[in-house]
Amino acid sequence: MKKEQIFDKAGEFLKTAKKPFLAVVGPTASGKTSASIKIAKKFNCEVINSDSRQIFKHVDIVSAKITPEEAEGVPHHLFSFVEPDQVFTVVEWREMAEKMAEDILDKGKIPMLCGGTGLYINAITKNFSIPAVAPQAEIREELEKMTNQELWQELNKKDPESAKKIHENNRRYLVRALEIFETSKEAKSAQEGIMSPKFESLILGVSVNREELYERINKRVYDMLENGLMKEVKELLKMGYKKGDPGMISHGIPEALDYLEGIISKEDFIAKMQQVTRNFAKRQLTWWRRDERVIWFNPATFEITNSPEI
RNA sequence: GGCCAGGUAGCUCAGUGGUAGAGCAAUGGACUGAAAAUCCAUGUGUCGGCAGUUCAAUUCUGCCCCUGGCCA
Repeated sequence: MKKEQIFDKAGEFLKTAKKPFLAVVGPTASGKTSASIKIAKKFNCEVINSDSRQIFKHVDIVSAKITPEEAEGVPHHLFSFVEPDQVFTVVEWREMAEKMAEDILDKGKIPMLCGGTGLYINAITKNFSIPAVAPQAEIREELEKMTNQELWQELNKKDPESAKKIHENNRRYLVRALEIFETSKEAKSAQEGIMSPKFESLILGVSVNREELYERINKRVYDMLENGLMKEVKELLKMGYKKGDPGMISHGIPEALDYLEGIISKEDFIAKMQQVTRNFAKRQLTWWRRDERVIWFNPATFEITNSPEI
């Protein structure tokens, strides 16, 4: 008997879902993009970017953005619209993505999220209620002066429930929780929750073989170099963007900058870029593995695999 | 060939007369306005080989092998 295919599953879902959208998830370099195009063409979808790096202008090669040829005419949205030195957050992304999804549905087409940022996808599919406190540079700057221990103790005084969940060394999480409390005078934990989703989503996960994935990542770095990665990084510098800017932390850029400054050799730069990308792919696998909503499929055969790894 | 410095976890290296550790990697995990971010957990490996000294050697001694440097 022929194994069930992801297309059957998606078709069935789309027949009954109210305000449906599809999401294609999986680790970087897993073949998400090409799989998404095949599915998009089959179900008349338009793609909404859910990758936190591909939103940036001028960061094309390093962030592995889809090219017009690869898109094969499928419309793509929310790419390349943020300046690389601008801070852009989940909340803003979700607002735009929801609006875009509505527009696509209005046209009688199906919205499809594609991109590797798990937080973004969960924010929309689970419809998180996110504490309404925007990031505040001044507060963060003040908090940054404190030691890990001081931060944790401060949080434990004000929002013990959050403190319990955040490790003392995780300064970033501690700072955010404190920022929320300072601004809203209410605990972070008290303001979080899940609302009823605005859309019905079907999450499709690209299954991978770990060894092959790592090889693909290693190879993709060389491809990027051939396609002008260094030129792109130099252009970004010429435009005035700096190390540490939000758009400048895409894997490969910090390493390329170190190489350009002579801090590391070219070999080390390449090896390091491959490594951070592999580390990231592993974190992505961890993120999605536990999510029971995901329907995993083999991107070569489109058969359902029931597992993130083949 | 001679002299010197080394050979310890996948890699780079620390260390001790009572059979070993750190960083990185790797693996697992967390994740609600920075998320390609941030953070947590997990370290048995003939301590190059053989022999000797010793109650005890990875640690001391001798020989051998290998690597690097200098001298011929």
